[in-house]
Amino acid sequence: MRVSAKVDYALRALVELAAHSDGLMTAEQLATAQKIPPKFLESILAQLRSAGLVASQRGAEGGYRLARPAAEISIAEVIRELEGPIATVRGVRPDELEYAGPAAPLREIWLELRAQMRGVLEQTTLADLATKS
Amino acid sequence: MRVSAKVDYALRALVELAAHSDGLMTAEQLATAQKIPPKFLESILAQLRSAGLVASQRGAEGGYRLARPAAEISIAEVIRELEGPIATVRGVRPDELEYAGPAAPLREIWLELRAQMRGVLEQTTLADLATKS
DNA sequence: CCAATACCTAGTAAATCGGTAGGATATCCA
DNA sequence: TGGATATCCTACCGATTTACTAGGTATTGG
Repeated sequence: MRVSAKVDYALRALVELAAHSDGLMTAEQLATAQKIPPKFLESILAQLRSAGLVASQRGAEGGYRLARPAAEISIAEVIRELEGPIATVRGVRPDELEYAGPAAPLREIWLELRAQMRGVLEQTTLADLATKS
Repeated sequence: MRVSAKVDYALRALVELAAHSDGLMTAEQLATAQKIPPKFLESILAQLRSAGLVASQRGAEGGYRLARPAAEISIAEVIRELEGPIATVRGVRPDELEYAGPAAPLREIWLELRAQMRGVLEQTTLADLATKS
């Protein structure tokens, strides 16, 4: 039930990019703006790039920008790219769970939990976050 | 965003106890009924006991039972006793988060996520689970 | 050409996860 | 009173994950 540092850092960097949607930002700018360990952020940006969420420009005057409009990137998508499924029990997805005897209704609870989490994470986009501030 | 094996096993054992509310059940009975590694379950039951969720009887004819009515034990309470807060970001509780600049609205998202999770986990009790099956 | 920047490979200390082993202690029943 | 049956307690353990760090290579703009 914890959001990892990786996901938190990724979202902070992405929102920063969304708010700065005109030009590019360097990894170092993002790191200092959000107080994220620079080398760690670099590795996160690499994952976001290979996931197609961020585009990069190399060399001097280089940097990062969102690969798609901020309104089309949800928090849920970011989490899925970095960590897989939104909600799992012992690493297995709720719909794949099997319980014996009286524990059977537990499955429905995890399904409902996931649905509620999705309600929040799927609906909110980077644009929502960037304009709210 | 994962429910640990510990929490899953604990809930399964507790629901089993709730469904079997007349007498005692031994750790081994619970383990075989729910296919939980016996020694691991033993250590989980110890934590549930010190949390006051389960009561135990030692010796022959011993075993475990719920320490309180099943209707008064929520899933949220079980999780909190075993793992602490329902939802954290980098290990810190959502209300204690501080974000810089455009990332500020992220805090509200985590608060909302926690609220939705609580909606599910706080409302459902062991009795709800035990009678639903 | 050079400075700035992204990219890539590798490694690493610490914590957490998911257990296991083995014995000490209490209780019931015959 | 003596097993047998349980819980209880201490300790340990390998594998994985988490949160980083180091150091070099490739690319680009000026």
